[in-house]
Amino acid sequence: MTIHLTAFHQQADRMAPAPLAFFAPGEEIYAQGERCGSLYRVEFGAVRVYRLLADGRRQISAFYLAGETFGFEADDTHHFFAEAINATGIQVLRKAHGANLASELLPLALQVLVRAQEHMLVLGRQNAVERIAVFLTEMSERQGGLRLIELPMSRTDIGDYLGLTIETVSRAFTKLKQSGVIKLQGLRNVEIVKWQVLSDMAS
Amino acid sequence: MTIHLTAFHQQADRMAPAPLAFFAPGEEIYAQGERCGSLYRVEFGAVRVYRLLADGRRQISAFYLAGETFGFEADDTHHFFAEAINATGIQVLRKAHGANLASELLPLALQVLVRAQEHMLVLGRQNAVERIAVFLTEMSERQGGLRLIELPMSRTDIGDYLGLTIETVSRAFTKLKQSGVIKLQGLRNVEIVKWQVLSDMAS
DNA sequence: GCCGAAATTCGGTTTTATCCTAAGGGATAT
DNA sequence: ATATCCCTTAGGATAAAACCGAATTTCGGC
Repeated sequence: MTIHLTAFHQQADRMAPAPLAFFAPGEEIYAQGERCGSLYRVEFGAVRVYRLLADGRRQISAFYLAGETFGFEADDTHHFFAEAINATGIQVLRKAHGANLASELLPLALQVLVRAQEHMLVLGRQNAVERIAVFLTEMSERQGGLRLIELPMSRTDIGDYLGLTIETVSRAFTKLKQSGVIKLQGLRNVEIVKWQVLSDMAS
Repeated sequence: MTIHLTAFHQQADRMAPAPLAFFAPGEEIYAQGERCGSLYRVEFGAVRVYRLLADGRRQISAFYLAGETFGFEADDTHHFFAEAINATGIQVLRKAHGANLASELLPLALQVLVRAQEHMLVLGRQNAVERIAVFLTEMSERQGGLRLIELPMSRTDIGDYLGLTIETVSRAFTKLKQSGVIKLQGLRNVEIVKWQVLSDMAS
């Protein structure tokens, strides 16, 4: 199968074209220790990239939504696991060795880098409610700044992203709900009622 | 002052050469919000890159030692602060727009990225002693895997890097000392006595 | 070698999030 | 429609780190 890429999402369009790959909920995209030679662009669905400690503690380093690219590594080995959160379509971009390839990859990598560095402040220095506030703000911005946001991931995933337990995540949601900052319509749909308050909480 | 770059540290040697800049202890290299157009390579000394919350809470995203390059940003604005920890010499690499420039920068940026992502696991999921163990292991590896390592930064800096208070850092050091895993010769010199134990603690 | 300021360590208390258990809701399959 | 399972919420006890105050050590300057 050959797909002709024409400034698709204006991202990484010089990479070797590849078929769209489908992943079921929870399905592994790659594992830590595997050799890597590709990047991955989410077409639809959502992905979690994470690392594990020997005893099972998990830290999700990032979620990736439609249009976003992941899979950057410093050497030829994956240092993380990647899984589809729900039914997900992914464009696999095999690495070629073109001259100006890096110049297209660098901006994408730098965006991931800055986001990672900013997330360190959250993990290292913010309390539970602040972390949830940051998370909801982030998700909203990445979904176009809407007041109504959809969370593709479970509370456990959110906890493992924010360095919290599921109970603490749940309690923080409850607090935000009770103070009228957000409303929940089902578990996965959040309405941000008081944007400014939420934004201030995130500092 | 002109310095001729000849594959110096085999890093970023195609960038526009620039004079070596000296910074006093605590001196600011750049600030959040400033425009950026350069990268920085540490020649000697050490640098902390950090972010602040409104109330002063600080998270150091990384330390940079001799030979390492920092200052990567996703756009034309600095999102972090950078300061010299002690007397530091820095090569300022003005950004040029050469064709194969990005291909030399990308590996450096990716190394910073992977390190940042790995640090998230520490901040999100590891306890105080584990964090110190990780930190000492890291510092040792970055100084060539020696048993005797030098810490250029204060306990406060270490705390702000590991998401701990200075008291907790101090107590963790005390525990490692009492269990015979490390020895301290002064505040800034650590001897790793039981490498394997320390390494296991870091998980 | 001594002195003084600053940094670090120490002790005790408080706070916060975790841990553990159990009850409640939602989605899916029957 | 209903039963079942899994995820989520809730409640209370526990533990870990933060907070506060004070003693001690370290290190640069004299």
